[in-house]
Amino acid sequence: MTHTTVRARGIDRVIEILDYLHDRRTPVRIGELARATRTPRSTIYEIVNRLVEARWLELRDGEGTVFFGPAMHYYGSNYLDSVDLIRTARLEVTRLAEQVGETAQLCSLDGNKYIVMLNEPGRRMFRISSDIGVKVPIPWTASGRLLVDHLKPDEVREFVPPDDFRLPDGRTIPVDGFLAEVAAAREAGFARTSALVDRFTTCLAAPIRDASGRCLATICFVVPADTTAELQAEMIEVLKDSGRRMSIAL
Amino acid sequence: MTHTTVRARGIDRVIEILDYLHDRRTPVRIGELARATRTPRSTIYEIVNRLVEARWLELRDGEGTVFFGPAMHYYGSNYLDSVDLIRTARLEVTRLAEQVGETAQLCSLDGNKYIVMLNEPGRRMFRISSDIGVKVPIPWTASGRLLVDHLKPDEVREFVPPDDFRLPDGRTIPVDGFLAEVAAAREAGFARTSALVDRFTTCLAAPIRDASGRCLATICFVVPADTTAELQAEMIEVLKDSGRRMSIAL
DNA sequence: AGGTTGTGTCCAGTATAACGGACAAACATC
DNA sequence: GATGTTTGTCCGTTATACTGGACACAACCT
Repeated sequence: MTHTTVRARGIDRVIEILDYLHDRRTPVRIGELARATRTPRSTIYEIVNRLVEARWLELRDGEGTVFFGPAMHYYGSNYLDSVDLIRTARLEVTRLAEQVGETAQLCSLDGNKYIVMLNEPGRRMFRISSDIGVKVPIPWTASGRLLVDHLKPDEVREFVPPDDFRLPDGRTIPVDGFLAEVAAAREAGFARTSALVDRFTTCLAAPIRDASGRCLATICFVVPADTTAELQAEMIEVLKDSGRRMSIAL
Repeated sequence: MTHTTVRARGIDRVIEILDYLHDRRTPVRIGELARATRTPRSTIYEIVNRLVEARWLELRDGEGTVFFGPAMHYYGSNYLDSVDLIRTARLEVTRLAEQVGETAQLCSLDGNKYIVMLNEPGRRMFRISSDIGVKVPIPWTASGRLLVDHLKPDEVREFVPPDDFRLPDGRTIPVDGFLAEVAAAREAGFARTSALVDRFTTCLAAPIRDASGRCLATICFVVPADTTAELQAEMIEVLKDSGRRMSIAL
């Protein structure tokens, strides 16, 4: 008789576990981890204990739940320090948030999703900021319009999952409209979106391009939707300038 | 016949691999990884490919070497966001580096070693800063004197490995002298060390304590050794104040 | 040219990691 | 206080992840 359950590799379990924690973004009970990843309880305890020992995970809330441990922070810092673009972008993003007083970010693609790599909150009382490493549909973002501007229209249609054109509130972005915005953003050297994922925010983004002109990442500001046109125009110039300098620096 | 080689678990291999990359702090060739972790080449390729797929690792330098990938950064950010003390310390460290213009850090223990958790460079032309997550002997640091001040002298002797009292340049810190400095730091509410790991820098540190008075972490400044006594005194007050506020905030 | 060293892939065998199921103890819920 | 749920640990079994060795190819050196 063949078993319906597959005997999974430890590595795959670990990857699944950390991925699930990243999704939940909050400490999780071990039992729940087992259920969510469909791991036998005996196995989960074995693995989690090993990961806690290595400080990849940490027991929380009086030992009831687990979440990421300090080792992840150390490894993550090593990653940030090892990528030239990110190292310089870190200084830029800090400088922009500082000078302009609004939330500044470095954004990029992870597969066919948009992702925030760096986020530096501005000086506002009620800060607007995003979670790092959370995948978001490309059409929901200003940066997304720049990040696919090396693709031909048909390639974009193929690249972006159809469901991703549906916004959180149920509205759907027409694909043709999106393609037009991509072309316009490429032409203008920046992108702007307003009230897309929520009703209150506007995103302004400028590209960072490699030698071949491909958009590797974007720098952007996240500002309240009621920001005056003049201020937005100034910010766009600041972003374009910063993006251009980082593009030259390769 | 019993084999001398042990068949290792995938998980343990992965932990070893990332730990090695963290030690080297630079992209590493796969062959070297295999040698350093004593992993069979067929196994290393299998594992590394899986980790690259999960974006835990990334191929670098035209595919010749591997290093940490973006997933580590995402997980690390989740960790930072999940720890109250670190979240508030991040704002403090940024504020201090900003206001005073010198490199500010949050430091803590990892087992019986000192470790830098957060590092925010100051405004100097030649920046003094440390690598995050690198283990350093406790006696080499100002913060170390505060981080063990809940231990009795005998406990400190037992806790700190004897070799750790030897400095990089060969000098040895007398254990009795160290114990006296620990007591003095506890009394004074701050610690200062000068020209310990190198000849040019002075470290100033203040404790962050939990409700029971135990030092959980320290905030500190790293400054040139020739900084005037007056300036140092001012900085110490700033640090003590900041540490006190974070202690109250639990 | 030949020799040495490193890289990446493939395959068959077996040591063992992952599994299922059972257990007591700790918590909830009614 | 009776009943259900969750937690953490233990153990014998077996599917397979890890292994060693072989292979072709590239990049070096003498």
